[in-house]
Amino acid sequence: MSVKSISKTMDTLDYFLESDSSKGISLKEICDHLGFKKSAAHHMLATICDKGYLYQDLKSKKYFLGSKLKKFGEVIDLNANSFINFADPFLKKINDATGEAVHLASFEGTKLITLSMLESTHPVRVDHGFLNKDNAFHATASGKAMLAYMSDASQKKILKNKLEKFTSYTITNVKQLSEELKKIKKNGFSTDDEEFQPGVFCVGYPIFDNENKPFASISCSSPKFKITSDKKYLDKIKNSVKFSALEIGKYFKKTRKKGDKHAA
Amino acid sequence: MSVKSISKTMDTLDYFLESDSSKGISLKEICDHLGFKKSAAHHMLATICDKGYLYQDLKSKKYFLGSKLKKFGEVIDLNANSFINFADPFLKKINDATGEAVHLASFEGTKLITLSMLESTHPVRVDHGFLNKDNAFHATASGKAMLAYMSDASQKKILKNKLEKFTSYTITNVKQLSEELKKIKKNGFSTDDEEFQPGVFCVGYPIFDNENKPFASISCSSPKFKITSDKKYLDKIKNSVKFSALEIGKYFKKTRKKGDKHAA
DNA sequence: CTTATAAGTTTAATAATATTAAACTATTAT
DNA sequence: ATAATAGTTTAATATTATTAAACTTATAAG
Repeated sequence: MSVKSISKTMDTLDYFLESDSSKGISLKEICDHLGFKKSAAHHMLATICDKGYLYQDLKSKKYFLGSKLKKFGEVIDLNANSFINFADPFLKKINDATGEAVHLASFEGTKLITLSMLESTHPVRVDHGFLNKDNAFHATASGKAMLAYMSDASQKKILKNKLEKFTSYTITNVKQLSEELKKIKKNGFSTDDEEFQPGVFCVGYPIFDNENKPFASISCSSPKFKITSDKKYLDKIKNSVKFSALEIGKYFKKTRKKGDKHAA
Repeated sequence: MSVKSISKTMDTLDYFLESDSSKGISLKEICDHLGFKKSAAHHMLATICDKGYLYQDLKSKKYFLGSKLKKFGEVIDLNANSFINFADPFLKKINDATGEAVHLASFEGTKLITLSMLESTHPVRVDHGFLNKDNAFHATASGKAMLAYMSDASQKKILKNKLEKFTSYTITNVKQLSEELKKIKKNGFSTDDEEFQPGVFCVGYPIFDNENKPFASISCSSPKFKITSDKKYLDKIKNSVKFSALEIGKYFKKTRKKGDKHAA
């Protein structure tokens, strides 16, 4: 079950992220965009402001992001930024070698998230932006690379809902996916053959933490036609991604002691 | 009116900020600290997780801050960080000269907030930490310095609630406060003579933006006995704070065009 | 290995709350 | 000066969150 007023609150905060909120957002704009009644929205916003997560300008009446939210960024930086900073040069290496889009992914609960990304430098580009969603593990190279090496219990939790069909190639059958995951463990890498976006082929490698659990993954996305028209292109990408994945994995050997908890 | 489930949600997120949440926080701990029933808290947390603001570790079941919250920090940085960065060396100047605690304050709606602070370097220290609260304008040097130069309409909104009595010296009478604000405008600076914390005397100067509106203020806090025992000590502090306030005010002349909106 | 204890999850009835529409106020534009 | 728009407040009602209890899972003790 889900608490509706909390859900609406967070949709509202999300709207401040997505749109340019630097000049403030009016009550009316929030209502128009999110389909709220102005009276209910007003009660909601008053509560959010009371807690310091937003504030309302005294003169214009427009709403702004409260500086309290900045503090979260500072705390989360302490936990995860060092990993991302460590990984970034290795993502750049793949991007330099292939020119294709590169993603560093991880997961939070059952959600697949993008930690960092580099866009393709080619004129024909491919991109899925920053992800933060449930139900994408089964359809992405990043997701499958991690999923394959997880415990059965974790796999089950992530796959408990119906597998969403993003394209005609998306694997939506649990049994079939299970076979695919076995293949991934055998090969050491995953692929996404137009399973998330039409025309996009991705290669993913897992990154293991100090406990040998899949903590993150990197993927490289390229237009499908390049893979089919040039047999050596796939190998080039695979080698590049594999190298960086192994190098990034050394982060845990270097900086973390066994038993340390790390948060994405 | 205030929406209770939103309020509880934000108290929960606040708890993740205040405590060390890097190793996760359990449902029980949240309930114990905030007085929630576990079932209600579970519904609430499920909703927050669904929106990506927190996530629950699949194995330990503990809750962690979601990386989405980091994005807010990035957006807010764009808006306000340059001002704080500009101001910081001038705060340091006061701190070097006096050794006392220095605060850079601003406001968001009717809330007095601390943007930046430096602690006292003396063995006998005085500190009020980071503020983010309603109903402190009338009792602090920072607050009064800004309040004095605001429009009547803004003053009225900020002072609409009963003035909280923090110490026996706190001005809780609107008429008396009004006289005090007139004095501040005449003198150009504000004082807080044990009105917020017993034994603490503060001096505050306003910082004006490109529209000559009070946008921020700096204050310097020292133990009261130093002020009373050494007549020249107050002048020393006043001069130091005044100089920095004027210098920080130049930020708006340099980097902002008239009419530009700035957010704290 | 079995039992006990504690933590987390789910459920369905009820108590409490958020929502609604309408009235009201303030602000801006004509 | 008037109209129009945006924001705020109110009080009745319909919806929702809360509760306690049952259930599940995980951990600890015997």
